[in-house]
Order: sequence, then C-alpha cells, then structure tokens
Amino acid sequence: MKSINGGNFHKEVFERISDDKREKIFESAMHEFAKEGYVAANINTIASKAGISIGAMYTYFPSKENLFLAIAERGVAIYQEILADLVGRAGFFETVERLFHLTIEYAKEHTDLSRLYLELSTEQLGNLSVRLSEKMEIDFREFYTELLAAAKEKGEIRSDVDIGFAAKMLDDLVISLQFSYSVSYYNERMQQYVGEDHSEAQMVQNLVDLVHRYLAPETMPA
Amino acid sequence: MKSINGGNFHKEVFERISDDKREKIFESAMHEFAKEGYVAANINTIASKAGISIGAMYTYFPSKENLFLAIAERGVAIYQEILADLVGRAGFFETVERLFHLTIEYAKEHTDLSRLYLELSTEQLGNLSVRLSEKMEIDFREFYTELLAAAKEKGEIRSDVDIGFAAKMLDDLVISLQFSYSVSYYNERMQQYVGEDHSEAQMVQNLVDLVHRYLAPETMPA
Amino acid sequence: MKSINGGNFHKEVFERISDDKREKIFESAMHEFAKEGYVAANINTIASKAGISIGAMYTYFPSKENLFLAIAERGVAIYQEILADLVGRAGFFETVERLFHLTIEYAKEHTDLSRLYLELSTEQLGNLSVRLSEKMEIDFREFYTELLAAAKEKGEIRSDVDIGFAAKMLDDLVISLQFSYSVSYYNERMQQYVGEDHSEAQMVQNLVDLVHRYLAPETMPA
Amino acid sequence: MKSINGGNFHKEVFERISDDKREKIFESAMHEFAKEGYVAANINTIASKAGISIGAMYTYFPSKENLFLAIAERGVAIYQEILADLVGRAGFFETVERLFHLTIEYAKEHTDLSRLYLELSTEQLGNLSVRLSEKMEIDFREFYTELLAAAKEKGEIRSDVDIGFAAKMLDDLVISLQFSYSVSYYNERMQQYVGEDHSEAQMVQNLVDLVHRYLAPETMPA
DNA sequence: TATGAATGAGCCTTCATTCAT
DNA sequence: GATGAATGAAGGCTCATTCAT
Repeated sequence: MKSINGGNFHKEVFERISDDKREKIFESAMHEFAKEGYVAANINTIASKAGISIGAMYTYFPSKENLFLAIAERGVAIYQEILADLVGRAGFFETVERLFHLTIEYAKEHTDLSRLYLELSTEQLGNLSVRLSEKMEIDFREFYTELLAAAKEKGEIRSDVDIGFAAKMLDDLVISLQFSYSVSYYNERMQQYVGEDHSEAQMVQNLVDLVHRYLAPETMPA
Repeated sequence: MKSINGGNFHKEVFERISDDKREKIFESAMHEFAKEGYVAANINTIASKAGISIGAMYTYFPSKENLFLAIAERGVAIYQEILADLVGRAGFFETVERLFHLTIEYAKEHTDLSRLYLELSTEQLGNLSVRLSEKMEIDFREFYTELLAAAKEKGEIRSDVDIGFAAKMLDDLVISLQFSYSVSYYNERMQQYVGEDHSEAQMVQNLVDLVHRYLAPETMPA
Repeated sequence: MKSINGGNFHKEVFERISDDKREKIFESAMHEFAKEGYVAANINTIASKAGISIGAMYTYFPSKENLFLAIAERGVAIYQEILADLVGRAGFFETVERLFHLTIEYAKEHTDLSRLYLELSTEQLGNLSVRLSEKMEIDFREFYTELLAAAKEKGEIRSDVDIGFAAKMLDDLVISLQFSYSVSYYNERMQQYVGEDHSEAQMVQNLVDLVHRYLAPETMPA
Repeated sequence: MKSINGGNFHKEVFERISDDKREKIFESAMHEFAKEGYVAANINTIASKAGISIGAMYTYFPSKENLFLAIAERGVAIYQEILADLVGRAGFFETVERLFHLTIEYAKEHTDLSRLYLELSTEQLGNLSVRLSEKMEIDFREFYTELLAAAKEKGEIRSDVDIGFAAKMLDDLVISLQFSYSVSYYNERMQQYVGEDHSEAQMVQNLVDLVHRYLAPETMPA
C-alpha cells in the first residue's frame, strides 16, 4: 500500500475504502485521463464508471488536479517496480535488454498509464508534473546513472563514456519505445518506419545493438 | 505564401488579409495552443490577443479545430523548409550534425510550434493529426530514409544497417532533442541528466558521436 | 403523473422533483416557447423564470429540443384528457357542441399550449413534430372518425357522408376555433369578421348550426 | 409594379434595380423565410443566394424585419390578384368553387409564400403582422363579405345567414385548404384524413358541397 | 451604389465543485 | 460517510448590421 501514499494527493478516507473500490477508481480515472486528456476528462464520468458518486469522489480527492496526480504517481510507482526488478541482476547489456523487454510489456499492459505519461509531459500540465517529477523522476535518473557507472566500473562499457548523456539516451530510448507501443500516434509512426511485421524481438535486438555499438569498449578484450 | 495553403484549413478570406495580421493571428494561436493545449485553448483569447474580433476569427477559420490544424500544418511546413536546406548538401555525418543544430535552433526559435507537436501526438488529438498527415506532402520519414539510403550507397555508413530502424532512431533523436529545447518538462529533464552547463555544442557532439558509433562503417577493413 | 411520461423527453430526475417546481418549469417554458417561438426562445430565460439554474434545467432535459417536445407533448395530453371526457357521453350534435365549448375553454385556459401547437405546425419544426407524433398514442383523427362513424351508425347524421372529409372538417373547425381564442393574430381576425360583441355562445351556436346543416339526415323522410 | 410599393418596407433604391434582380431577391428571401422561419432565416444566406452582397441587401431594405414584411406583403398581393379575378364573375357557388380551385393552385405554385403566411400568424410575429394586416386583411374580409352579401341579395343563399360568421368560415376553409396543399404538417394531416388518393377535384367538390349545404336557401324555389 | 470584411452581443451547453439530506 | 441534485462561470460559434473602400 505504499504506492497509495507518496505525494499524498488523496484524502485520508481514500485509504480506508476497500481495495476493490480503490482499484476501480484508479482504473476508471486512468482510462478517462489517458483517453481524453487532463482538461477534457470528466470527473463525473470517472466517478460513475467507477461505480461511485461524485460526492464520494470529492471525499477521496480534493480536486480534479489531485486525482490526476494520484493517478500519475501510481503509474510511475508501477514502472518503478519494474526497475527494481532490474537492479544488480545481470550484466549491463543483459539488463538493458531486459529493460527494453519490460518496457514493451509495460506499455502494452498499462497502455492508459503510458499515455498518461505523455499527457503529463505536455506544457499545460507542467505545473502539475513539477509536483510529481520532483519526487519521482529522480529514481529513473539514478537507476540509469548507477547502471552505467557500475558497468563502467566493471569495464562492461567504454571508459570514456559521458554518463550523463548516455543515461539520457537510455531514457530517451525507453520513453520512445514505451510510446511506440502504447500511444496510437507513435505506434503508427513506428510501423511506418520499420514495417508492420517488425517483431518486438527485432525491435529489442535493434535497440540493444544500438546501445552496444555505442557503449561497448573500443577494443574488445581480445 | 505557399505555407498558407496546403490542407486548406482556413477560409479564402484569410489569404487576402495583410501579412502582418495573418502573422499576428498565427502567433497568437500558436502561443495559446502551445501553452494551454488544444482543449483548454480559448478562441476568444486568441482572437483578442491577435487584435481581431471573434467574428473575424470565424471568417478566417471555420472552427477551432481547423485553426489548430492550420497552425500545426504551418509548424510542419517551417520545419520542412529547414530539412529542405539539408538535402544533398554534404556528407552524411555532416548533414546529421547540421540537422541536430538546426533542430535546436528551430526548437528555440519556434518553441510554441514545437510544443504543439507534442500536443498533437497526444491520444485525444489523434483524429486531428490524421487529418493533418493525410494532407502533408513530403514526410520526414522519406527524408531520413533517403538520407540513410544515399549514405549507404556512398559507403558512408555500414552496409548492413537496418535503414528502417536507423531512420526511426534518427527521428527519435531529433524529436527528443526538439522537445528538450522547447518543452519545459523535457528541458528540465535534460538538464538534470547532463547538467545545466552542458552546452548545445556538446549535446550535438554527443549525438553525432552516438550516430557515428552506430552507423560508421567497420573501420578495420584490414 | 401519467402526463409526465410518454415520449420520455426528460431525464429521470425530472420525475423526482416537487410537483410545484415541475409545474413552474412547464409554465415558464410553455410561456417562453409560445411567446418567442422555438428558435428565439431562450433556455436561460426559461430557467431563471422558473426559479432554477440553467444547470438544473439541463439535469432535467437533455436539450432545448427535448424540453420543447416535453412541453408540446404535455399540451396534447391535456387536450386529450378533454376529448376523453366527450367519448360516448351523448348524442352526436350535443357532443360536437360540448367539443366546441371545451375547445374554447382550453384555448383560453391554456393559451400558451395552444399557441405552441401553431408553432409546431410550422415548416421548420416539422422534424420535431414528427418526433412527437410518433410517440402519441391515441390520435385526434381517431376520435373524430369514430365519433362520426358511431353517429352514422345510429342514424344521427346523413348516411352518405364522407367520413374522412367530415372528420377533417371537424378538426379544421376545432383548430380554427382554438387559434381564434388563443393566438392574437387569429383572435383579431375573428373579431373583425364577427364583431367584438359576438359571444362565445353565439360562436358555438353558429358552428353547431354549420355542422348540423352539413351532417344532419335529410329531414324530409316523407 | 404596384405590389412593390404598399407598406413601403424597402428603400427607394430597390425600385430602381432590374426586375430580374428584384425577383431573385424576392425568390431567395421567400424560400429562406418559408423554410427556416423568420428568426432562423439568415439574411446573409438570402443575399448570397440572390446573387447580391449583404451590403446591397441593406441598401434595399433597412432591416431583416422589413425584408420579411416586404416579402409577406408581396405574397398577399399575389393572392389578391386571384381574388380580383373572382369578383362578380359568376354565381355564388361557382365563384366559391373557383376560389377553392385557385387556392389549391396558389398553394402549390407559391408554396413558400403560403408557408410564410403560417409563419406570419405565429405569435412572435404578431408585432410584424399587425403592420401588414392593417393594410391587407381587410381586402379578404371585404371580398368574402361582399360576395356573401351579393349572394344573399340575389337569393342565391339563405336569407337568414350570419354573414360575419359565414365569411369567417369561408376564410377558414380557404386557409385550411391552402395549408393542406403547401405546409408539410397540414398536408400529411390531410392525407391521413382523406387518404392519399383523394384528388383535388374531390376535395373541392366536398368543400363546395359543405358550403352549399350550409348556405343554400332552405326551400328550393320550386 | 456596391462590396464583403468586421463586429460583438447573445445563445446553447458542459462540468468542476458544493452542500443539503 | 455517501449521495447526487444544484450551481453558474465559461466557451465555441452565429448572424444582423455597419462601414471603409
């Protein structure tokens, strides 16, 4: 239940309702926000689809904004669980490969959340996302940075690599991959680039290849 | 004036007004849409900031949707002009380098348009972007694909490269770069990855390096 | 409360509010529609005159069109109740006489509803009236037709009468009478034809006389 | 050109333009007003369909209201020509028969004008119609009244007839007939009363029969 | 005179939020 | 705590009318 707390965007009562109800609310809200965008999303619709009254909605969350933030926060929490799964488990390139695989899985399984993240990066939601990112983005950055630092240490990657840039690049690849498998626009775009029959496995392979060529030590320890 | 036509999202009258007025309207609309997003953008505000009446607005554009599309289309047109400048001018990596430079320039000079593009990729605006892309002539995809094909032909890049994937990767890099220099959220993110004192030149250099390591021919022909 | 249902042009909530409030809304809407016509009628005005917010108005009715239809339907329902009172009560000519009397009464008491009917027959509102008539159960036509058929059977009227035409004529007389006592234009017209001091009783007498002369059996059975 | 003057609802310039242009304007306005009703009718549409600018429209007519009145007035003028054709031409019942025939003809040929008349009798246009009716209704009333008076004088109809009421009845019949052949709503209604295969000739015959039974002298001058 | 772009008040409808029950 | 009816500000769009050219 840790994921429920955090930014504390909800009211206390929300922690006391049944898990089922809470889940329904998250589900409903996620879907509406992902589909309609923050502004066009309708709180009344969210409530009724979640099977609760708007009155109840407002006893759980003080405002539309907070509901949105709670949802977004939860999305990141889910993704962070994936990251947690990756830490210190295997070699750098294997970890990267798993990262890409899990990203696709996440994108497909949590489409709404993934779309939400795009929505979140949008300018108008900047104010909102600041409140979020302050608390969460850091984790990702740390993950990538530490992953690279460790790999560098271990000699798995080039010693002259710019870790800051490389971390950003990894994140970029992950984000792009995520959207490619969850957001209609980017999905369409991907298909037009690589063709409809391009498998996920190939996609991951290509990405790993890219990372490898970029980061592998110059001289293969012959 | 070519950029004004295209998808023909405006009414005829709009072509007959002074360049100055037209520019003001574009400016005002761009800004509002980029700042507020499509749904929250207020046509009345756009009109009044452009110094015209809403009535006038509606003699120029049949609807909010069309105004938005006209704006978006214009953004693409501007970027396409930049790309046009790059075609067949120099070697592959030099072209790529210039591409990154120009992208940053575009992102900084046409911040609003750049942000609009993010907005456009959003799920809710899918219908709109379809209307847009249906009407766009040359595509970015073609540009990247041809650039790579030519380079491959000339032996500037590896012969075994997957052009489809490579093109997507180039596009990804460009998009990410663009947002990093125009969208607050991504800009903040970039700074936290590479530090505030990371110059544009370094960014470009890093990117070119990435592309080079990924695409350069196996140098050891020995 | 039967009159409230029917075409179901309102939302459920509307059935749950107090009779008083409901009546006020009907009253206000009727008046506005009758006075201004469908297009010019202002929903905001209707709401505020009914003492409710526009928001409330829209929780009761999904649209202006439906509000109008609900009102119109109610008008018909009221008139139908009057007709119901007439069925099989007395001889043909007595019934007709009562019909005329009741029509005048209705026109004077429910002026707005009566005016609405004129509005409804108007070309632009054709679509609406279709939606209305589709849902109406018993029809005036049936009433007139059966009344005449029964009278013919009983020998109260000529046996060679064209029932279809006679029914239409009766309806025409009733409609004209109704408008003459509710719509300013037709009222003025009536007065100029028969004079201001022409009483309702005389009017009815004249009408009955007309019907009698037209439909009475050839009295000379000799 | 008498019909152009009258209520003088137009500006002077209107009298100086070509008959063709004038006719087009009338046509266009009539159609729009008849189809959409006064309020919903769009002056800009009328102008453009008439092939003139709105600017021109406003140099011909000072306002929408006046345009409407001019149109309505013209409609009556046309109908009055028909009446003129009937005066003192034949016996009462023959005249009546011709009146019905001409009414149907008028309704079918000048559908728009006929519909306009319905629109005009509507409550909200009461203010407008007053300006009209003062000048014109009289003619109709006089026509019917004199027709009946003459017939009474000549012994063609009952001597004890109430001329005021009879005149109104004749007018009612004519109006109802007119609408039955021009207004969708009333046309549909007619067909449901008398059947689709009821010919115009039968309709007229039925009407003449009605009038005859009502007004013919009691004792046929054997 | 003719033109048609410009004006802006006005209208229907939505929806976040409140609050009496 | 839960309910859901009520609120009313706000926004996209129309159209009669004006007026500079």
